[in-house]
Formats: sequence, C-alpha cells, structure tokens
Amino acid sequence: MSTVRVRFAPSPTGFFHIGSARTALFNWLYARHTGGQFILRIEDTDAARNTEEALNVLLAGMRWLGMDWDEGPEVGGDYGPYYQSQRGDIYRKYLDKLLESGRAYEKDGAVWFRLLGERYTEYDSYLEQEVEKVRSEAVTIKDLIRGDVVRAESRDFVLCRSDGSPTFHFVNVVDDIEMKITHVIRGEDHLSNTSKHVELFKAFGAPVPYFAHLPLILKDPSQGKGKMSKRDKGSLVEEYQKRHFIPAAVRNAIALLGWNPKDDREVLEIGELIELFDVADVQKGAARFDEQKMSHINFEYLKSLPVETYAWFARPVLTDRPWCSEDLDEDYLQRVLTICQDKINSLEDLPNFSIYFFTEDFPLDPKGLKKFAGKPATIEKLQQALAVLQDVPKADWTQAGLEQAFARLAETHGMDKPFPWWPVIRFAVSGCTGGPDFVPMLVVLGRDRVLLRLRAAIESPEFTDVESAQS
RNA sequence: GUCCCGUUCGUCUAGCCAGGUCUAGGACACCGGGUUUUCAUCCCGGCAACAGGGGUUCGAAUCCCCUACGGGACGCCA
Repeated sequence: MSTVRVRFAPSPTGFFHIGSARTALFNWLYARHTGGQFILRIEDTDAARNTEEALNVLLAGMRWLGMDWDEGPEVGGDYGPYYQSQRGDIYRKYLDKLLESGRAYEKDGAVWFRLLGERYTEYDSYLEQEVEKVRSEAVTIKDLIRGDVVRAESRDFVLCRSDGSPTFHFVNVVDDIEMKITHVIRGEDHLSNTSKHVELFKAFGAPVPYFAHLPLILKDPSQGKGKMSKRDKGSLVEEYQKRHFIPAAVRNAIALLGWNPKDDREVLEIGELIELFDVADVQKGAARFDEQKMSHINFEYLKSLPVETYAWFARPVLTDRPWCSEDLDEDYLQRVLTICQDKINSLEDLPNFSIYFFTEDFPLDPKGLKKFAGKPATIEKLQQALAVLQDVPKADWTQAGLEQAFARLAETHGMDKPFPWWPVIRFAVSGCTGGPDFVPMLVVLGRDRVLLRLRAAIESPEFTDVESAQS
C-alpha cells in the first residue's frame, strides 16, 4: 500500500478562516495519523488578490496552530513548484494531451472539456438560456465520509479561459495527479464539483483519489443563513490569536468541529488527536460553530497549564499595557499568576483582574465605592487593620503570619473571625470587590504596598468624603 | 428549476454501518442549590432531543420508502 499523500490547497485571500483551518487540520491529522505526507499548495492563480501579505496570514496561521507541512512553500519538495502561479508549463502540457486525444476543444477562444455521450439542447431555467447538454455516464465518487456518491455531469466545462489562464477544476486535478495525492479532503461545497474532477482524472488515465467531503460549518443563526463566512464574528483564526487564546486550545476546538473521539473526552492533546483521528469518523451533518465552546476549551487549557507556561502566555498580555513595565520580574509575575490563574477564564480578563499588582494607579470599582466610601465604619475598620498590620514585621508577612495578625484583630474586637474587615481592606488595596484569595493576595502584594495603600485610603477624600461618595 | 448532501436536547454531539442492554449518554449554555472572605473557580441538582408519515420486524433512533425542512453545487470564482 502506497503512503497517504494529502494536501491543503488554499487560495490566499488575506484571511485564515476557521473553516479553512479545519480543512487544513483534518488533512494534517490524517497525514500524521497514517504516517503520510501533508502538502501545502498555494492556489494563487487569481493574481489580483494574492499578495505576499495574504500568503503570510496563511502561513502564520498554520504555524500558530502548530501544523507543519512536508512539502510546500519555504520547505520545497520533489513535486514543486507549490505555487500554482508557477506551474503554467505543466498545465499547458496537460491541456495539450486533452486536445490531442480529442477530450478538449476550442470554442470562443476558450478551451472546453468534452463530455462523452449523447448531446441535446435544452432550456436551462437556472442559466435562463438554451444550452447544450450531454447524457454522460454517471461517475462514482468514492467518499470516505459519505460512501459512494454517484453523479453525472451534463455540460462541457471550461478548462482554460480565453485569456489563457487555466480554471480551478483543471489545475486542481492536474496538481493532484502530479503531486500524487491519494486522498482529497475538503469542504462539502466541493462535492458537486467532484464529478467534473473525476471525469478529468479518467480522461488523463490517472488513478482517481479517494475523497472525503467535510460537513460545512454553518453560521450562527443570529448572523443569517448559510455557511459561516469570513465576515462572521469569531470566524477568523486571527481573532483568537489577538484575544490571547492558547493555540493548542484553538486547535483542539477546531478538531471537534465535525469530529469527536467517540468517548466523552473533549480536551485532547495533540498526540491523542493524531492517534485517534480518522477521516472516516467525521460527521456527515453540518455543524454550527459555537464560540462559547471554544472559550470553554481554552479555559480548560488555561487551568491546567503549569504556572511557568501560563506566565509565558500571560507576560505579553500584561506588558502590552502602558501601566506594566517591559522588564516585569519573572518571579513576581509567577507569584501573581499563581493566585490568579484559577480565578479567571480567559487571558483577556487578566489585565483588569490583576492591574493593582503592577501599578499604584489602579481604578476603583464603582460598586465598591458605593459600598464603602463615605462610611465611618470604613475608615474605622481600615484604621484598625492598619494598626495591626503595621506591627507585622516583614519577616512575618506570610500566610501564617498574617492569619495570626488577623486573629488578634478579631479577638481584640470580640469577634471569632476577622472576615468583617476583609472586604474593605481588599477594596482599599486593590480597588476591587473580588479577586484572588484574600490573604495570599496580601502576601503577594507585599507589606510595603499594603501599608502604603491602607494609609492612602484613610487619607483619601474618595473614602472619607461623604459628598464625593454620593456624587 | 436541476442535481447532490444532510436532519438526535437551545448548541456541539454519543448511539445508527453489525435492530433489543436507549424510560436515548456526555459537553456547552441556561436555571436552582451548596462551598468560599470576595469571585469569574469548584461541587451537587434540574431543564431539554430521535423532523413527520408509512413500511419491514416479536422488537426501529438504528433497515427501506415517501414528505417536509436545512444546506451545497450548477461561472471563462476558487
């Protein structure tokens, strides 16, 4: 049995769509699963919209998702060139073959493929004109997902335009023959086209590859009908990149679009994906892309990351902000993240959640202001807290040391627990009403910052002034 | 219009090919309760589906047919 050779053949449009990424991923997974080759071929025949920038979007997206290619741009291979724009000579050679064998003919300056069978003329209500049709023999498309699909073509079609450029159907087949592609894995929107392709393979006397037509990804009903397009919200890989999603999580979520491991698992590492994936197990029915599911899977990844790795992803998210220094101390960063990691479900939320660890200029939550500001009890509690905390030496500024200090505070006021002081202290030192666990937060923040902020709060008109609190 | 593909909870899906173990399982979302100093975490519980009809069969989500609905293709776009 010959090795599997699959290809992803995108047209660089400047966008890397979730649907394209899924097609690429399924090809890639199938190649890795079978030990075959994954080929990247660039369909850049439409010169007008194919720029280098557009190609970069594609290659960068592929790399971000961790898909490498065995042959293609920048890596070469034995069946190149891998840009269709550079394969003109090959197409001409193949076109001549068909012209010689009589399976192609010229008409109106273009070259057409000749179907075999009885010809007749008929009014076509879709094209709204009389057209020549052919009763050609149906061809069988061997589809790994749908089984055999039998379909007949009824009209000759163009192989080469009057301006000399070859058409998609033609170059696609020629390239698949030349590159010895064994399995064509692509979107279901190509299924009806495939009978044309099979006709061409046969006309060239080439072996017909297996096909696997992937179910379409439909847009969210709130965005209209039909398949998801690049204009739909959440449909571009780039968007998740910008929102600091973990690439492995995005890849995992994309893999679940029309495929699943048949058990109840959803979070699968790349090795498991490769081991379990088989194109024959792909769903037949179309799916609707669910951004919430994507976020959830991303969250699962975020939770399970070791803090060193988490910090690696988090650092640029923070240093991107004006209030965060570029040379953020790694040890401090990791200590902050250790107490924040399991409290937030997306890296997008990290800056707002943790700003007060990095600057004195942090905002005060209006909800907290409403709750605490201008109330005598607030200042009283802060003063009581300050009195106790400033007696805690630096060496005892630890979880245990602080717990002892708070126990003393509670005891002094005849309380069992120091909880009544905590929310107001939290607000004074962080500007927030919620956040990481309280005592660990004070430990990470450090003695100096906490005392400084407590004193500042006691002095601050925002806390003491009843007028400003009500405004 | 013609041809092709599809149809299980609101959403993603398991089960279907090899009919009984399915009073249809899981996940997301949602709702309720609990834990917690706060909380976006966590725990427990709940909601909710075999598109409709006919047939085959002792028995059908599973096999067959029809209808409906959804989608795709029908370009000198890819």
